[in-house]
Amino acid sequence: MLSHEQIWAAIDALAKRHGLTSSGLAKRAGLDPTTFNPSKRFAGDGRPRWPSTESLSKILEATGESVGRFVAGLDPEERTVTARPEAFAGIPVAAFSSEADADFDAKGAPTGPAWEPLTLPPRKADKLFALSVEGDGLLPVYRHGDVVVISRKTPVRTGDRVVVKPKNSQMTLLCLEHRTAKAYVFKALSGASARLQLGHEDVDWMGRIVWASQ
Amino acid sequence: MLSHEQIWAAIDALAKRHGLTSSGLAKRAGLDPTTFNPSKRFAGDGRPRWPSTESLSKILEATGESVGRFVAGLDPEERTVTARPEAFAGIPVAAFSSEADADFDAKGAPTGPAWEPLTLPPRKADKLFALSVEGDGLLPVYRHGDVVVISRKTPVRTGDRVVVKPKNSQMTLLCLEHRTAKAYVFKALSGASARLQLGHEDVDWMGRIVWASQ
DNA sequence: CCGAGAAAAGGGATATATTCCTGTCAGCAA
DNA sequence: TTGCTGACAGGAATATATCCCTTTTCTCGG
Repeated sequence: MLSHEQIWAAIDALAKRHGLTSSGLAKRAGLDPTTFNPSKRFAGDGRPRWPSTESLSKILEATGESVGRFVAGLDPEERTVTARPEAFAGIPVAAFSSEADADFDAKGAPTGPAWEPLTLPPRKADKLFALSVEGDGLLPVYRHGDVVVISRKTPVRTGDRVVVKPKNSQMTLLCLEHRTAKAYVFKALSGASARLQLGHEDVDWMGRIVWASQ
Repeated sequence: MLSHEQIWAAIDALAKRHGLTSSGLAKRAGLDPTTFNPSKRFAGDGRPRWPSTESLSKILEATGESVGRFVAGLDPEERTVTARPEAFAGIPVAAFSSEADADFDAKGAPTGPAWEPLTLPPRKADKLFALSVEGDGLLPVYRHGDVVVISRKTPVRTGDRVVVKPKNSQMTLLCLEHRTAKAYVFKALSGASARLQLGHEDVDWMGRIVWASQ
């Protein structure tokens, strides 16, 4: 289901995520700045007007966003999750829709035409290590006993959970909020509002948390 | 990113899932049967033609499909898993606590007595599958794009994060707060205070989230 | 083989999203 | 103030997706 209201809200949300207005978004995509004007969302007689698929394609291209991310903003209630039953070795996978639950047979095994094999990208040799969390200091994200797997080769991007080793103190688990030319800004996993700022030269090393047992 | 080829493939796939041809799909949606004709997918001069979002809305409405299901097959590249959990067996693991710091050598490799090989519980006979989280409804625990691996054989205990399939609604990701003789009590991953209570007989099945990409 | 029905090609007409234009208004800086 | 910029409204022109119609092709029963 895709409503007129939803699609315009998704466009606004996309623009906002990239610090743009709807007209700025249109311009960046090579469209006329008035394409997404509020005044163009309903015809004179009140009938809804729909953006073209080609325009959608262009704004996704211009912002580098995926379709999945775009539609994720459509219906927060729907909370779409895509199910991909995979075994650890690379297995059948299927998408899951909100109205037709992914098919499982009587034994609970994935079944039906929706499933297809999942292919995982080849994994380069990486120096992985793991830390087991002790105590409840990282709730609600990590519980006592959780194991987090850390890669020091994977590039760290904004929003990633990381292990940071500052030069003068011990390892901590944080979330990278953003980075500036000279410093990193971290926030606590707990969601507390406090921020930690560290200059690039004050960070001994940093690794990205790629998996976590639950 | 949304390509011309992808969107037409998604329409064909949608029709096929419902046992229809592209013209049958158009008719069912109240559109002209020729709307999705292969001959209408490119203009006479070879330029691509895009279906309108209004038509997309109508075929989703007619088939009862969600946007998420529709776009699920579009972009397999989108959700890339960085590692396979099975690859984690044997990597060095150390306790992460406030008191002790684990040692690394000059090259950044784990060293010292604090580390030992990670052992994973055997899962040979287990039915594992995964869900790819879309949207920000599960923050701060899971981000958009995170992949959670679910086991339906691992015993579920209080405090575990689980996938619940109620008899009359769709799968949801929750945290099991506690269980009584007749019911389960869940709380949302988001940390909201609301609780969801489900009788044992109202739960179709439940699986435990054992790993999650981050 | 023949006919019925559906799918699909092809072309003209229509509907509508976008573009292009002008103008208003708000915010901001000199 | 003045000038500049961007957001936005509104209208006309253009571009294009859909609709409507006809014809052809294909499949399936008889």
